[in-house]
Amino acid sequence: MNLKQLSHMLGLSQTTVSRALNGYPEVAEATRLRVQQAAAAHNYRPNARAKGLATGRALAVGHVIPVSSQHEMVNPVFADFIAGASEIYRRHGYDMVITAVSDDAEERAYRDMAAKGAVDGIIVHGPRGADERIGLLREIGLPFVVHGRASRVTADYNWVDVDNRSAFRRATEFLLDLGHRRIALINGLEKMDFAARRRAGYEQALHDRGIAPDPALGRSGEMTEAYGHGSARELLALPDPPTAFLGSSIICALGIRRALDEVGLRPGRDVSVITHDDDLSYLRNGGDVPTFTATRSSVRRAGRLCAERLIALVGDPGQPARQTLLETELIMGQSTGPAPQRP
Amino acid sequence: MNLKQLSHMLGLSQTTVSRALNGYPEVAEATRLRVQQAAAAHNYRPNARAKGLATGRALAVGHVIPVSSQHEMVNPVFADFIAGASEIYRRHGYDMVITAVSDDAEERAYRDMAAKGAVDGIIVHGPRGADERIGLLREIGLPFVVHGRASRVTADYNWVDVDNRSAFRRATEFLLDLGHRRIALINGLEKMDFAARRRAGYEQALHDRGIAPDPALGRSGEMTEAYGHGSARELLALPDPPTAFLGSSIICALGIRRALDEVGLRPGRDVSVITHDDDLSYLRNGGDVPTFTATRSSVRRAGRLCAERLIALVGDPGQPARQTLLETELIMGQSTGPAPQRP
DNA sequence: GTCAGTATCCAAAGCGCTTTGACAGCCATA
DNA sequence: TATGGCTGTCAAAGCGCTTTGGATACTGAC
Repeated sequence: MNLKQLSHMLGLSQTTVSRALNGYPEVAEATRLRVQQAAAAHNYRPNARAKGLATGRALAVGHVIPVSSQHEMVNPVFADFIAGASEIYRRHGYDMVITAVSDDAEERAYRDMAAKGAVDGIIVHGPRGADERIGLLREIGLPFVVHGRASRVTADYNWVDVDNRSAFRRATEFLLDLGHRRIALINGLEKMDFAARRRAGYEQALHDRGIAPDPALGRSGEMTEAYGHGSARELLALPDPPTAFLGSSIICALGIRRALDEVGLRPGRDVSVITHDDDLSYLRNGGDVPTFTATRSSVRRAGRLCAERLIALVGDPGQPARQTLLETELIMGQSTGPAPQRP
Repeated sequence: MNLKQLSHMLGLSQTTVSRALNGYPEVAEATRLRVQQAAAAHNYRPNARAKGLATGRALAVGHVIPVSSQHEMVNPVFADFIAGASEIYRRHGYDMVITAVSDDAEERAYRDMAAKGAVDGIIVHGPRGADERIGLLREIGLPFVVHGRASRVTADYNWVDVDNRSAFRRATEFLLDLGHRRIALINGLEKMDFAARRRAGYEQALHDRGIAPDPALGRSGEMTEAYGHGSARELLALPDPPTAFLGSSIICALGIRRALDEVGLRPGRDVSVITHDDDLSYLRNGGDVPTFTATRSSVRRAGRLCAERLIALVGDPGQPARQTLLETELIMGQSTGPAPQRP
């Protein structure tokens, strides 16, 4: 069923039917009703491509999700982020087109998307500190919102980010208050902006207490369970091992926990663990007393916010850039406790 | 840069330029070369909407991912599945459009996708035993491939599935061979086909040894870490607790492990655990000796296979349905051992 | 009875592409 | 020399929609 058939069947012109359905005023209420009923009865839905061609809008937004070329890894937070974003898109009648692309072929993916005209805007995932994509997208002229931000890019652009720095500063301070002095940081890849900021927060808290960060206590890598496990094992084998761990994701933290179990240390009593928690639906750090003490911020909510911002931007590309900084909650769980007394 | 401008600039007709770029034979090689160079130089890429309108093809495939209405949960295997599928789509020039939709609004989502003409085919995720979507999509007439299958639907359709039944039968037999008699099954939601098949495999293995499955040892739910943890805790509190656990995902298994730790049981010595392992990039059950004994099958590979099948189907919708059954590997890890002697 | 104003509706152009059908040249064949 | 078959090219139609610029009929005021 297309416009032509529908309008023919109604004995009206395509113009009138189109206007009736799109809510234009110059059509009689009685006619509009008749048209709407017929459209519903025949499950008429305008062809997206034709509509797009005519309006110059794709009614779709693009997500380019980077797949790390080394480990073929997809960041697991995407599932939740996308679920949040999708909610908003649906509400506004937008489609979401996703390309997973090896991180060495990203530029091409963006240029293609823009040139093909398949999308009206783009969400940028996983920004690096000095991310070239921001310059690229401004050059292309496609509206975009960054999930996270690129601290070393000075341009003014739209982003939605968690306050990673302050989250990790607070978490570190909390551990310091508990008496910990050797605090390990099992961080994400520090070329990623969020990870760099977390490190900065961690180091600042230490400095503020006059403690020099020990490079031997820092790790940076892709946040898998195995990475958390391996890093923790190495750190625990140090001559002067840490008494507390700061982890960058729940998945990491699960690995850390496994390492602790293996060597017979109990989290919260022998060793403390704090992790960042994206509030993933399948890895809820829940219960009355959560397993992990954590800095929490829902990535699904971030997905919703990014989507809302992007849709507003597509509707009015001229508006000034807006930045949204999400605060994290410090959730008290069972994995932290006073630093054990040294013998 | 569009076709008109490009052809004008080259002093050729749009017809010729279009044919040159699309590899039609009726154009001189010299001309083709000239056109290709100009197109590359100006980063020309045909407008997807216009191309779609003209050809009647969207050059896109749809994924409708169900978000459980109860827990707002997105199955974490999607990230990897989609990464696999995306690889294939890119290679064939297809886009991937994703809608996350609450599982009570699915039908509408499919109808919309079809009527809008936004996609040439669809991947169906998470089939239930008697899934109405298969009938719906056949009625709509859109090519589709099911990831998994619906055992209680008799129609002939394309699917790619893991042999869940045989995987769980083997796993159960393996535990029986180790002397375990009380084996718990911490399964996915059993209205889902994959989970029903796993239970069937489990029960068959027990029956074959003359053991009646104890209903008290079965759990069915959404596969979160908390679910694995909670179920294991309950089961361990039974008067006659299980000596082995069969889990339906690595995430579940992590929860089971946590429960074991809490009550001071060591996996592989005091209690055995086998889990299904989708080989998720961020939860690799790796190492020389994997943590978990597991039935493994890469969901990323399944993504690739589904995508390939769908693209073939879109190219020739008439072809007979094909079914692909993926065998799992039984991976020996550290989480299994002989059943402990009862006192 | 006229006429401006308003309320409804419509024909046709245009979005950027593919594809049909036609048309020049040109060469080889009869 | 006339004919037929290729080659390489093009103009124009059409995909399904929106939107511009009328057209028509009906008001009410004069």
